[in-house]
Amino acid sequence: MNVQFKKGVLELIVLVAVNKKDMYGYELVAEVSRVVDVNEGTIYPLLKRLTNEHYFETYLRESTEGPPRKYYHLTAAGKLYMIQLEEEWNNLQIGVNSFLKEQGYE
Amino acid sequence: MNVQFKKGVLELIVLVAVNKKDMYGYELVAEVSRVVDVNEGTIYPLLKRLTNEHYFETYLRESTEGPPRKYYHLTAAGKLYMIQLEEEWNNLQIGVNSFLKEQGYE
DNA sequence: TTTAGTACTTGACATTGCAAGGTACTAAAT
DNA sequence: ATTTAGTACCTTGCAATGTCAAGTACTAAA
Repeated sequence: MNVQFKKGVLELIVLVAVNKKDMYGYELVAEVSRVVDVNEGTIYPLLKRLTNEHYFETYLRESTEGPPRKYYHLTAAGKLYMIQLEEEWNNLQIGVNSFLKEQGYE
Repeated sequence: MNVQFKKGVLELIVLVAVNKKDMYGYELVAEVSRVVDVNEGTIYPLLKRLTNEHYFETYLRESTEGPPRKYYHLTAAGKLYMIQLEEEWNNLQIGVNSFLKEQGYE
């Protein structure tokens, strides 16, 4: 998939996933990969950025299968931002699709 | 609009616009702005890049209203690329929208 | 002759995805 | 006991690309 397409929806997907339930980074890589191909080097910095912007709060939980997991929890501000991104995503689709139709693409 | 969303569809929109009819840069800025807010500093380098990749061919035409205009014409390779991007855009929408629905966003 | 609109170009900067490498923990295989 | 594999996190350096700002130059109207 085109790199650029991916960029636009990455934040939205991560926010929506964490909104459903608290998740840790490694788990998110797998979850997000179901929609867009993505790797750790992308997800961890993104999580850090969204945390710095107070859209996530984090806490540690030990695991029996490896090192402790850092869980991400969506804050109230994060929820607002998520809703805003959803709206923008919908508007983008409407805008682009009507432009494509208008230009008579086959 | 989220900066990132814009990036993903910019190429597609430009290709589709030029596919309909040959256009010059300044004209494209206005045309593309109908869908996503964009400025000259974005469009001209993008046109140059797509031309370097042989998706566009260019020619000059004088204008009575200012300096000569550089027109962009979609090549066969450009048309193939455009069709490919359209497909990826459609797949992205399907993937993201089904993920959102699955996560039960309101 | 100055201003505004048209038209193109480019350099410096910021953002951000990714590859690659590193650390460290657990459990199973050798 | 040691190695290997899977889990889990983080960071550095690089590349791609959108934006801001500034510059050039042409035409036409004030």
